[in-house]
Amino acid sequence: MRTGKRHSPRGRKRSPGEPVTIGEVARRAGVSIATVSRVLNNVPRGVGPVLRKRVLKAARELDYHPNALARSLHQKRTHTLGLLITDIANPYYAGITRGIEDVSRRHGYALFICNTDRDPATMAHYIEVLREQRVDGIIIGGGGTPGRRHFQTLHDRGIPAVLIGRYDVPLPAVRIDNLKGGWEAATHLIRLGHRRIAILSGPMTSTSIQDRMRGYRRALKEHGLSLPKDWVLHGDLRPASALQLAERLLTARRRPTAILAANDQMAIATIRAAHQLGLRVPEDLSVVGFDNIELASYMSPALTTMGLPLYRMGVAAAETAIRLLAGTPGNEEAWFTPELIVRESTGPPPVVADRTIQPRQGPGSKGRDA
Amino acid sequence: MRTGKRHSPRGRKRSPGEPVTIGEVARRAGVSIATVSRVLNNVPRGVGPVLRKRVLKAARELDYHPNALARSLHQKRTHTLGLLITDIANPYYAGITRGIEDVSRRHGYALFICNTDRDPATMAHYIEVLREQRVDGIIIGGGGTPGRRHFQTLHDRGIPAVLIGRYDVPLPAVRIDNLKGGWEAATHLIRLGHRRIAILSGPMTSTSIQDRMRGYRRALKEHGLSLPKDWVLHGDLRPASALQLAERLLTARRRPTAILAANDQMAIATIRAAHQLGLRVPEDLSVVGFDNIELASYMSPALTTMGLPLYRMGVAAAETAIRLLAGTPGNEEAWFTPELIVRESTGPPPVVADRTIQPRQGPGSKGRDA
DNA sequence: TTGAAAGCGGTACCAC
DNA sequence: GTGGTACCGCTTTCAA
Repeated sequence: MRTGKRHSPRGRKRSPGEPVTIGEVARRAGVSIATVSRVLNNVPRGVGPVLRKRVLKAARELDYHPNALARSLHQKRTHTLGLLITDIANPYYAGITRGIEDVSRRHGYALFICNTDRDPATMAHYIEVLREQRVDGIIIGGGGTPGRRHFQTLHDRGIPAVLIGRYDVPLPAVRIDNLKGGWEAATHLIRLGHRRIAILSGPMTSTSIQDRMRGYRRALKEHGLSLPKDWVLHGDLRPASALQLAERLLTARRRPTAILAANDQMAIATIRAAHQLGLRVPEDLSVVGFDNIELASYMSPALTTMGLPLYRMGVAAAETAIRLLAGTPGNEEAWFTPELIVRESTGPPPVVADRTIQPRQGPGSKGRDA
Repeated sequence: MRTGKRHSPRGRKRSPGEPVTIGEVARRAGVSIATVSRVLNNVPRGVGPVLRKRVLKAARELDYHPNALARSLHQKRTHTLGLLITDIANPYYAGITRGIEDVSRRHGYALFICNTDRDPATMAHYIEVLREQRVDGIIIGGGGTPGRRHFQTLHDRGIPAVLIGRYDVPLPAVRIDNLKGGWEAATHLIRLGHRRIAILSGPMTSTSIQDRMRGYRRALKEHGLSLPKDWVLHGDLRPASALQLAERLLTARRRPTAILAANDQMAIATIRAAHQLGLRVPEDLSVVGFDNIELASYMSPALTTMGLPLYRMGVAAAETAIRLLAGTPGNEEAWFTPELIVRESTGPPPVVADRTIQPRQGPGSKGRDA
């Protein structure tokens, strides 16, 4: 069987829009394609200095950018990592992403960030896309479960993937001791003297939220405090939902003196709700958040919160992923423990019994009798 | 010249880690590769119903995911957009990114987000990466100029690229009337009666910041207000820098009664600085921000700011990019005008003359004599 | 309707 | 040290 004569396969003319190919560089430098490849990839013991220089010159002149697709196709590696985040507006991911990014770059990986907006369908979509793009590894930054099947496949197929926070799928994970975090947050309030503590929680589909809840509950129970059903409300971790929920909590007949929020964004909105109702924080109401996002310390009052080393968590996730890729065995589970950061949004409960607050009142009625 | 006999080129056995290829699907379905391709791509007038079914079944059973690299290599299109953002922690980009993402997905494009952290070198790096990955288009979300050369190349090479906000490179752009925005922000303060207005600005390398500055200055000038040199300070748009700068402003001998911040994050930090010094906002100090980030309305006091339709800006950017790709001629310049959103951080200036504030004092000395 | 095979732009093995 | 070329996985003519 004969291959038909090829008509100048590599070096044919380029219509202006088309990217330059290695063949054109070769032709311009008057060397073979193989030589160009060797020069550009710095193959050890490669090419003589004369040709090398010619190649470099030609590449520069043509502004040659190698086609990563072609290279990856052959090498079966893309030097690319995919990162799935649930909500790009949540500063939680900003810190994590920075950590991942720094490590990735240092190891020569590009990072493909995908924002799923907490929509399982979108998440499923992006997992497919990432697989088809043949990213070398996938980091799953958070919640949203698109039919566990998608994760299962990653696992079965041996596609390196690491989770952050969640651990509801059998994949390597960066773990957060949310149980302890929740416990500490609640205990902090209890120690301050609070006995009427409500919870502004998040979606219970998230293992992180589940654990925080369990931590809260455990602490409450340890001190014999009850938790009425209507003092547990679930938002979506974004501030808008918390504003409404907090208002409901604060205008109820029996009003809590403290609120545990599932994250900082919700805590901030809770404080806003309190202010709108004429309640002062922390004098009338204590609030503690979770995550310690950047803006937490710039609020007034500055937010008391359970701090998470977001950047370092990102670093750990990326390192785990890269270790997985390299096949280097190592600890597949990094643990991080939230740390209580006491600022200004918590204090002792008000001494005087409360009075019911009317929704949306001005600062005139502070809800205190004295 | 003879090509050596190929040894079962397509359907050879797969080591478990390797992704399934089209050849394996073909073999399992007992059809040719071409047929599989046709079925999977829904080629009109393609394949008979019997084979079609067989192919689909085989693909499903093998959990086949086509190799996007191979496809793109052939098609010379990746159906992928690249997005460069300057600071993933800046909520400004959250809104924009959502808009871009929604439009992209709707048009079948995957989005490759890259965070440059305002580092020109990183930006340059990512532009290269994006080019090598052969993304179909690039959206440049903000500042940072890695030697204009990189942009120039995009332009010269005809690589579809669109800018958001900035316009210092000859590329299609989503434009923001920052000049007018700055003017309105300043005018708002002037109308309230302020005559001592300071500016907490950002990096002057950004055209957006430049224009906002010009707008401020113009308004001040129109009302015959002077702007002492030491009342113009430059931060990096992140809150940490603003905290320091604001403190310097507020502890100077002659203290402004209002501050124009270059963005909301800096405005928030400015308010924090004021509170730390025992100044009340807006009674002692008015602050106006820029961007209207999500949390702006949850602050206490809620932030008065120049609102930008971030989501719609993202939509416009993505649509422009996609239009460019399709070759559909259309308006290459969408304009957006910031809109004054008056909330609680601005009010009339204090009536009584100020007294110098000592740095870091408690709330005891309010800086008012009466 | 179906299959064979020529590339897409690289890499890396094999000769010389 | 240098060049020739098979091959990566897919799409898309071209023939049958």
